[in-house]
Amino acid sequence: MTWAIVDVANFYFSAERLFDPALRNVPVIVLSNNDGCAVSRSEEAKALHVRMGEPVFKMRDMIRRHGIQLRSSNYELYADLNRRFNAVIAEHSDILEIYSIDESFFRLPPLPSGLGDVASAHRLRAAILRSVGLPTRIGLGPTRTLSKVANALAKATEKIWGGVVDLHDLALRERLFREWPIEDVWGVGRAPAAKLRPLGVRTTADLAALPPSVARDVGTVVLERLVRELNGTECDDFHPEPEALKGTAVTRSFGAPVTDLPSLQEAVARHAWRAAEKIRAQQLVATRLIAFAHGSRFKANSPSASRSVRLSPATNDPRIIVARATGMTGALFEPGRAYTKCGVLLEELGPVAASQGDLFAAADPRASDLLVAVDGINARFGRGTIGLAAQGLGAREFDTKRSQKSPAWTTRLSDIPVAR
DNA sequence: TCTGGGGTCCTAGGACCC
DNA sequence: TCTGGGGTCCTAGGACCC
Repeated sequence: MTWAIVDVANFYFSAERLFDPALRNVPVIVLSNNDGCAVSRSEEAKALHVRMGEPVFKMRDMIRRHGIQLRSSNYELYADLNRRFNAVIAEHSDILEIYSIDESFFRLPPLPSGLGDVASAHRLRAAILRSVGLPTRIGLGPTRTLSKVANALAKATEKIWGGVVDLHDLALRERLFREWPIEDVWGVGRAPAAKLRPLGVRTTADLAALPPSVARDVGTVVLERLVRELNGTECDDFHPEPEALKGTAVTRSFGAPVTDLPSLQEAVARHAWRAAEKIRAQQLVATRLIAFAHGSRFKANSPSASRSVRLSPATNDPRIIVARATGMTGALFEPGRAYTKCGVLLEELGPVAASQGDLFAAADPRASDLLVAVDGINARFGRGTIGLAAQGLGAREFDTKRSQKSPAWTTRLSDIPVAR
């Protein structure tokens, strides 16, 4: 089996640069939600040692000194480009699994021309660059984990090998693994790394040489599988069809701290509405609802509280979900404290078709018609056209900041670029 | 002053059962 | 003084990913 994974280089930045020539060859940082941290950087920004996840307020000086360009995240644009590059991969593969916003696993079918996997991978990179405009790297290997490591190696060796690495060859694997630290292996985070180091396991070669039972004792079954996969034994398969969603969350940091209950409830109501909308789009109902609010996690004695409730019968009706969520917010709120973030989680999701009704109360047959109409209106005229009074109206001070957002170049008629 | 959001999976430990 | 054995299920919390 040949596993392949392609990832887009500096995806958010590359997407921003695509329609904005001013971002070429200059340092650029794309910011997280609420314009908080660096989440994507141009090569020029990396050269200035802008670190991933670094908060903007700590870089103000550097940003001014080097004239670093800033952009807010533009998820509409990234989602559309994701759709486009996956369409190109689909033309070059027989199985495709979208793994994240900027990565997809796929399988390369044999080419009639007799070209090898590596040559096919180079062709795919060229095709994505030509038709979508995004630079990519591709990793190949006999297991999912090995292709992922190959992809990381392709990134590190791009100047030498041109952005494609194939780890099928055992000798090559042994050579490269001796130089590759375990922290850079997919699935090895800080905790397992800290436990492995005292055992003398520092490189990927050391990790691969670990008996699987030891890996399990040191970590969990996850680490054991990882070790087996590093040695070429598949422990996971393709998931071409997305699995059903198990839970969903809508959470946001505030643009400005919230100290009063009505504002907090309004924010929670907006998130609850959106969460219900998300599960309706997938024909799901929720059995568990959680609402939370907390203050800055960088300050001592910040407030932090959550409440959860069982929804019976399971539902996706925003009238129920918003009412319960705002009710719980009233219960968790502490007067006189500053909240910086709140959110709503819907869990234990199941298909509408299989959900059980209430034994003692007949469901209102008009409810589903109402929600179909509401979703139709919002789909046609834009999210938030119609909602509940509890959500409040218009923009608020606590809304998430997105001060440097680029236009919806590819998904809104009024924003389409004009060529002269 | 200012620090993202949304997922999945696993384990430990408690509650409960016979 | 001395108090069994073997399960399942649920939840909270932690770890990982992008």
